[in-house]
Amino acid sequence: MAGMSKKERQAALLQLLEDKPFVTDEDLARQFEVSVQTIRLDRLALGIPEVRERIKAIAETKQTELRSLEGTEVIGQLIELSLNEMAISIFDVEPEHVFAKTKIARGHHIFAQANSLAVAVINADVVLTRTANVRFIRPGRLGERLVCKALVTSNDPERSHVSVITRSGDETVFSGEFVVVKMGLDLVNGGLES
Amino acid sequence: MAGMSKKERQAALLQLLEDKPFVTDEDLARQFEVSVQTIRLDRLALGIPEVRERIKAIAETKQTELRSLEGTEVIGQLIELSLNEMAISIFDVEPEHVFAKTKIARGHHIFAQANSLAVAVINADVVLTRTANVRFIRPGRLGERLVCKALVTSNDPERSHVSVITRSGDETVFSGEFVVVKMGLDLVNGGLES
DNA sequence: GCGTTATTAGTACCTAGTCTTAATAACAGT
DNA sequence: ACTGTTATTAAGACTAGGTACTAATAACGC
Repeated sequence: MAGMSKKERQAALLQLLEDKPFVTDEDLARQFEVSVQTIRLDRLALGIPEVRERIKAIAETKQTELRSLEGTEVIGQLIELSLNEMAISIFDVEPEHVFAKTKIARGHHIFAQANSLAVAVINADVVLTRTANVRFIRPGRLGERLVCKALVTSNDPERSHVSVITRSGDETVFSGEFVVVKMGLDLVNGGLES
Repeated sequence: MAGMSKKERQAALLQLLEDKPFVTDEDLARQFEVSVQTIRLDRLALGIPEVRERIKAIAETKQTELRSLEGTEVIGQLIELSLNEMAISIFDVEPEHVFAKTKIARGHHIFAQANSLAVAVINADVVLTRTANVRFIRPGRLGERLVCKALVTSNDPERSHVSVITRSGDETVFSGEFVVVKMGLDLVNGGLES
């Protein structure tokens, strides 16, 4: 690690901390074979906070991510909703959604956007997916903004049919037909498991 | 917050730190109207580490979660794999997978287990889901261990059909038919977007 | 050789603790 | 009322991993 210019070192520092944010200045100083103070000047110049702040930031995003990716009712951002009629959501394909090799979005994320929208568009206490008939028409790619539209095609008191299409620009990425069922909260915990 | 016995305070402390792990001893002392030292004795007695350790622990689990939930090829744990023939994975339904109201697993998690297994069982560089025909037979519930079996029913050089069934104990939770396509890495970035 | 930039060193201070010892305070038992 | 036990508070010395600032060198360009 010796024999690096300031620029090289700072570039390497940025990259290293990107995926190893837990190392202290002392560790870094040893790795780059410079003094602790030099590392601190580098961090100052690059606007990189101290270890404990870096760790805290990660822990904080985890908290919000758990509530926004797993915890919310809709995967993606809900843009329009007219209950029992139609709904639109957008979903930005980010690095964590794609295969590393191909930068193609894993199918279940695209399904998740469509499925959660099909469930959200129906107005009832508890809505569950019964069947889904889906087609991945062309891959979703890293960086794309996927726009998902759900249209309710039939709606009786027990079940609804929802037609979903996901597009990137004017190209269709995904289409699906969902059948969802509605239940009262009372029914949910009764009957099926004895 | 005043007028609490030691036991009450310690119980409240455990609960409070459960969902607010970021508060310092000083904050806690103010909230419970006791001295900082008392809080420290409490933490010592309860085996609760200091703030910075708590934060670090959260940040660390986030790192591994990103790699195990989003980053791996299979959602759930792969327990058997015979390429182009069959595969089995298990998936434990945990609090983050269910609707808060009903404790029923969100459909897309069950789909994700099945979809990723259908893709993993096929032996090719790049495998993408083309169509899926799925049925959510009964809800998956918090705490259940879902066992997913994928069977390859046909397998030509371009596409494969995979039949997937997910069970909890001896009850069928989900079934699906997946058509997946195989591609060379060269084909992936050519043709479709121009 | 001189000026500029880069690096190193040292000091005082901060937060959020640790660990230890010691002094009170509160309560019960007899 | 006195004693013993438990609970609480306080004080002191030390730690990690820093910030902010000042000052002294070292290295490089020309």
